[in-house]
Amino acid sequence: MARENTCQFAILGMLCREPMSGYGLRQTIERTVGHFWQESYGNLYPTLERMEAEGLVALDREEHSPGGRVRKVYRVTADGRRVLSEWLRRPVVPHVERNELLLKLFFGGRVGPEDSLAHVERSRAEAEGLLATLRLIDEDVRHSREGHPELPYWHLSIRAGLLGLEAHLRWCDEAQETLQRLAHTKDSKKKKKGEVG
Amino acid sequence: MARENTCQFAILGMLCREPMSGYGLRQTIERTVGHFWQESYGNLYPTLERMEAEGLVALDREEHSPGGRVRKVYRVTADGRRVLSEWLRRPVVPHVERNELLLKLFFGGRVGPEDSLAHVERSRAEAEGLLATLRLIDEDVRHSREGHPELPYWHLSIRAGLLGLEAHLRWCDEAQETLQRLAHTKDSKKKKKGEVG
DNA sequence: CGCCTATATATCAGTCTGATACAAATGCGC
DNA sequence: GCGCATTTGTATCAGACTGATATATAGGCG
Repeated sequence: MARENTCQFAILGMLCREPMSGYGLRQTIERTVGHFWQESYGNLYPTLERMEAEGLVALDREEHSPGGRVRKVYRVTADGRRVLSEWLRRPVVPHVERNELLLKLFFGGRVGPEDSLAHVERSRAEAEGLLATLRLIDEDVRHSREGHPELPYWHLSIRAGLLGLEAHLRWCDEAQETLQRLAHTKDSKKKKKGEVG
Repeated sequence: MARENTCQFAILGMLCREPMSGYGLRQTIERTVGHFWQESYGNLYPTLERMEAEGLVALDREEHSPGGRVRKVYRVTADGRRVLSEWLRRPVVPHVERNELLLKLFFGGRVGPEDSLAHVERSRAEAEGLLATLRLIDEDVRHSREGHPELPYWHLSIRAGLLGLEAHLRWCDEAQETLQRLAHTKDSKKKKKGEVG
């Protein structure tokens, strides 16, 4: 077997909160765990179909509008809850995540420090944006869900995001310094060459 | 178009250092950028075949041993170098990386703090192992490749790994504390219930 | 001589993304 | 009340990528 379909567990977890459509699942996942987990429709719809066939979820209700449009709302079954609990207890299989930024920097010597510097600067801007968003979410969840028994669990993922982004920004500082020094050295060489030649 | 084949750029970058076989590419990628980039054979071999057809790489030499065994050594072409440079200058497309640990913690309320605590402890042990390895690699590269013009670029990715892992360990501290408090609260409740009921 | 490990190529089922297509409901300005 | 943009909603596809598996030789060691 290759890796297991993880989408199904995200679905089960979200359906345990309340019944939803495929579209609603995508929305909820984006809004709650979007900073570390996302699902595409091309993954959700086929997975929901398979899960229904396997009895992990069931059609809660199917709404037909006059025009013939369908809206399928799913709920989790007892089997689904069991499968979710089993997965939640199973150890996480570690795997190396691909980092395109670092790969481009690793080969950075082939194009010069200015290009690498631009990559780092864009990454820094992106991280700063995410950090601001996450801080807002943090505040929001803290107040709107005050006293909710699952709040400490939700807060863990936000803290992971905050600490990770802060570390990334510190790395950006270092990297920018290194690359600026490289760019400067290169310029000096050019100048010297020009003066002597 | 879906996402572009990134494997080809890793291949091009590595072949710029020296001609290699598919097997050698896998080895080199693992040893040099393995902490943030990996390639599987199922990805490498078909990609190499396509790249040869497109003229990005060429067969440097093909070694036939008496038994009929083949060893295909590829080198990068001028076209390949151009394609690599273009990619290196193109901005990185940001994307959310899936984090299975955080997803399990997010739904942690469904199974109790002990299970979540076990996940964090395993993750911490893994991170400590990686950190130790990365520190060794750091030392090794620093000495064995002293003065190499591309050393600063290589060092950037190692620093990213070190800072990221250190941040992760700090998060583990926080998370363990939170979860231990939750487990303790639950125990107190149980005790009280037992005493009263 | 057998056994293990490293070298080496190749294929496949299944996961997942990003794009695209289609269509109805809803809100909004004018 | 009309046109238009956005939101809600389901569905499919090519292509990327993983992890497993199959196959086979070379070299080292006891």
